[in-house]
Amino acid sequence: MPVKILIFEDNTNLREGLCQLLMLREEFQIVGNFGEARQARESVINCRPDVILMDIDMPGINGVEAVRQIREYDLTSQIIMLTVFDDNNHVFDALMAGANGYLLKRNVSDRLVLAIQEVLEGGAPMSPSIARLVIDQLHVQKPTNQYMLSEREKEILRSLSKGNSFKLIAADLGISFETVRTHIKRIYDKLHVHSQGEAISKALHEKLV
Amino acid sequence: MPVKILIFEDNTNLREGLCQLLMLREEFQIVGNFGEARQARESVINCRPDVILMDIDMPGINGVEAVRQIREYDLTSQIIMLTVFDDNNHVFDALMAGANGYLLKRNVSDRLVLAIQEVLEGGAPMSPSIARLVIDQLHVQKPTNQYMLSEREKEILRSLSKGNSFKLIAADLGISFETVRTHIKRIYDKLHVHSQGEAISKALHEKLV
DNA sequence: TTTAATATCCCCCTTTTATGGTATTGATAC
DNA sequence: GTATCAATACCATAAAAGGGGGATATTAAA
Repeated sequence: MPVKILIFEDNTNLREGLCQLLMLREEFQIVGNFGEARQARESVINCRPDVILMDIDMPGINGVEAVRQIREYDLTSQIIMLTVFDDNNHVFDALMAGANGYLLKRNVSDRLVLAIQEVLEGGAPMSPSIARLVIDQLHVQKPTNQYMLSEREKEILRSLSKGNSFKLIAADLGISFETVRTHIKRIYDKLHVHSQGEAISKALHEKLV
Repeated sequence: MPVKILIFEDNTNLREGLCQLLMLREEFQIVGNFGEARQARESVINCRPDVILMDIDMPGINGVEAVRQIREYDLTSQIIMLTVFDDNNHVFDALMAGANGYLLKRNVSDRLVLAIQEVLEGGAPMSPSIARLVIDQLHVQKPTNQYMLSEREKEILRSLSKGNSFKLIAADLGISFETVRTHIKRIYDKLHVHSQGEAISKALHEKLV
């Protein structure tokens, strides 16, 4: 059974080039190619593609929005973005919208076929610079204990952040209610907050726990 | 100038195999290879490697911890994890600790040299299944609104989740304190919770706001 | 037109938190 | 040996939040 491929790319030359390139391989079947994404919805319903190649910069509906629409009802097709952009926003918007891969056009000629195979095998083909963007995103998190919370305090803040009441925390940890309050007071001091809500918000957003 | 490579891998056969494999290329120079990571700190200081290959599962200090230690003072070397684990925790722990790539051992034979070149060019080489894990992490399920919160309720939950008090929320939205309370009561009903802490926890964890 | 949902406001009362203290113990540091 | 810190515990008071009720106006749907 051939791999059904659907293409959205507004540059006619490139689009036809892609078709030509992929048709060289008999395991691929181009089930549709479009110069804009207005029909993304219907096309996907009709064609039931295995793989979708999606340009980002298209007139009318852009590629990211198209992915968003497609993902509203189709979570199984594999979507690879094909674009010239490698700036943060486009990449993350597209991936968060539900794309499975992200190839820069300068890498298309030598990597597209591999990328299609890879995405079908459960991978996430990306141009190297894109992969680096994504990984660097993970690096920014530094669980620095900048507030100097003790282990016990972190334990209590963790429990608090789950939504537990003072009473429950005390029972969980086998200490008295008053001790929990003492710890909470110190935690608030150290975090420079004055309420449970602020503390939980800070704890979860800054990944303190 | 050759690429200086430092290897941490407790399996002696594999370690020597890696050395042999890499020494076949004259652009690579193995500046050190160790069976455990206790000397990670000093080795990196002494050898100033361009690329570090780091096993995760080692006796004594494990690879993730070693990366953490290395990254405390060396942010320029490129670190590629080499492991048999492809479960979530190991991957994210390692990448958040500061690794730049993550290769499964079953991919080493055919991808290691490429991976080293790629990481030196600013990429982030990953086994396909690892890339997929990372990308899947970004796939934010659209705010399902399974709890049927109204727009106003979401607005109030959003404000509450920032740590704002009822009083502040009321002032912000230009409505009365009592109205805020009414909304909050309905929100708690819909979320099946009974306190601010639970509500904030649920809102932030399930990305309701 | 009636119904349902939403947003707004108020009351009473209870429970939970917040803030300010004080105090004891064990471990660590100087 | 004494200062410091972390963890434990208690008291009193005030503020905030939770739970029950009831009420009105607007809008959209049935």
